[in-house]
Amino acid sequence: MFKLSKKADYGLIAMKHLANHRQKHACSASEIAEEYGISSMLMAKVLQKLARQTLVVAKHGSSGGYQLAKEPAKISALEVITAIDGPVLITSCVTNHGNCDATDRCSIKEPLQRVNESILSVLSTVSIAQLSEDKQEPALVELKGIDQLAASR
Amino acid sequence: MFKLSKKADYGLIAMKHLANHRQKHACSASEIAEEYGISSMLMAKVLQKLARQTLVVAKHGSSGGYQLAKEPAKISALEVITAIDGPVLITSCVTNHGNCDATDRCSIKEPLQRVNESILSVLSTVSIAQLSEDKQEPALVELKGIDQLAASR
DNA sequence: TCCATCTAGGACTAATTGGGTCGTAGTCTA
DNA sequence: TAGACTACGACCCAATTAGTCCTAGATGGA
Repeated sequence: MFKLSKKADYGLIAMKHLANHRQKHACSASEIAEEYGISSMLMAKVLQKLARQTLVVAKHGSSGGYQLAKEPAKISALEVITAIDGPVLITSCVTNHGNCDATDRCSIKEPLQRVNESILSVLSTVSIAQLSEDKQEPALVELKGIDQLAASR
Repeated sequence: MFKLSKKADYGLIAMKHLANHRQKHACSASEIAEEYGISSMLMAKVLQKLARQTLVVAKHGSSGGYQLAKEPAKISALEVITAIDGPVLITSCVTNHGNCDATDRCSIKEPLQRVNESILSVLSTVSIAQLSEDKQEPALVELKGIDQLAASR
């Protein structure tokens, strides 16, 4: 379809949780998992992936856990998603080995990539800090239709 | 992950094809399938779904086929995608029965829905006619980051 | 120093989804 | 009336994803 994987979901939840508990020294995977009713095993896995991409810092040992590596405002949702699910690609063509087998025929790919870029822009403008805010702007982005683009030229 | 299903891809391809052949009376499923190297069975399925959502009109009988039901400029990519894959929902929460089991706890859902809406906007601004154009605008949409939004207020 | 507690990470299994096929019935036109 | 096409549902197979388990390694505190 067209949705986030659950793991990416969990990743965003975890990042938001960490953002809200920055004063604490570290949050363990099981602590976060318990709070949201997720298997701690799975949450640990997600956090490991985030740690490997240096979005969070792992602290070993007893009373260890995870902390944000950067300020919440400097981490975009896109970073979190790509860290867990890999690069975001709308077109299934490009997923595998650079191009689908019908590159020359599949004429739709090129315009779709521009759509893809637009979505990437949306995701990269959303930061973890914004997810943590309670009240937010009703509109995250302002969209200009083609008509308006044409009219403004 | 985060990509279009192949069927949705095929649907867009078919719509674009139909848009480019409006002068012809009708294009059969197998004709389109052959041109892009897709199974005709599958393409027929996709077109049937599009027909059920009245995006295309099916013409029975010999020398039958499909035609666009509206002008290409009046059909958005979003319509095509939802016709085939169902509603576009980023959050896996809402997919099933209105809400995930941890509605109260999963605090991330609400901000994600606004992201979802942004993506819907992007998709709905892209029309089939635009997919058919050979040369296109480099930017489909103009994006405003939060900073700029804040600054302009 | 030793133990409890945590992360690290790979291997593995279960479950879900999606891609694709087939067969049959219905519908139209030449 | 025959041929060609759509309509639709049932079905199967492959691939991806979700989730579990187990062992090893690191750290801080008693």
